[in-house]
Amino acid sequence: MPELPEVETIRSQIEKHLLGVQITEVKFPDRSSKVLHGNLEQVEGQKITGVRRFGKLLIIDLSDSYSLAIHLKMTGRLMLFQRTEEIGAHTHVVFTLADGRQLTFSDMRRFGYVEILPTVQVSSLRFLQTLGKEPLKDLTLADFKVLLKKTRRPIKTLLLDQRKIAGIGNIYACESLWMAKIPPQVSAISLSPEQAKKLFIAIEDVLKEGIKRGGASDNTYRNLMGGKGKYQDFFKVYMRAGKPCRRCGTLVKRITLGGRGTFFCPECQK
DNA sequence: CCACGATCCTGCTAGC
DNA sequence: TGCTAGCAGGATCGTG
Repeated sequence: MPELPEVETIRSQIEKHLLGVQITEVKFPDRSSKVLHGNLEQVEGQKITGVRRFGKLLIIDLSDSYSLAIHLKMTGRLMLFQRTEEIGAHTHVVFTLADGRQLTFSDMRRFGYVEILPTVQVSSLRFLQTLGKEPLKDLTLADFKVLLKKTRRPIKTLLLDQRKIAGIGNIYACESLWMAKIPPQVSAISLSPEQAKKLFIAIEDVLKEGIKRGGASDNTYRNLMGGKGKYQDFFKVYMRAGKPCRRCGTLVKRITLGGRGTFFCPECQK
């Protein structure tokens, strides 16, 4: 599932490979798809002038004061092909570029979306209106401590709440809690100042490492060039239920927390 | 404010 | 072997 490091990987690849490129044609095989929002035909003739990321949301800015807002959710993929590709079963949008390359958006589960809107309206998107501050950007340790103090919810549930903190998903929540040796189910308010600091640093370290490895491709994630990330090779607990903890050897447990699969070491994290 | 459940969707898997 | 029911999950929305 694409989280901050995965979306950032795609963002930087778009910046490297697609700035200044003109979109000559757009096709959407399934016009009625709920994946599409706005009149996407408007992209035709426009150039890609910039690419931004807010949490897990990608914004591609275009030359005619329009922008594309793209959320990959669970199984969304944004991929660039060197030449015309056969349209896959789950491809919802195909952008043909002036140099013959193709940029495609596909999403098996159709949870993701592609929306076109005037650039000035980007900041009014509901997702951005309610999005919390972002680690590695504007979220400070002091901010983080304030968030923890305000709720009795399980710490892991708080980490996943995009309205509180931007960009963390299931993988990086589980991994950072393991790194900081904090049980996922303890209430946020119960963390000591030392634990808060450890967790804040762990979140930053885990996200940085994820970006460095090009994200995690435990199952469906692919980067802009169709390649896999490498961070799954470094998972300490995520998707490792029944396997030994890499720190103490105790078997990793899987529980459900807030309806989400949650992995942790019952020995290290208590 | 928060918890919980439903919603969207389809590939995969466990179970028969 | 082959079928099917149930599960997973990011974000939103409704209900309590």
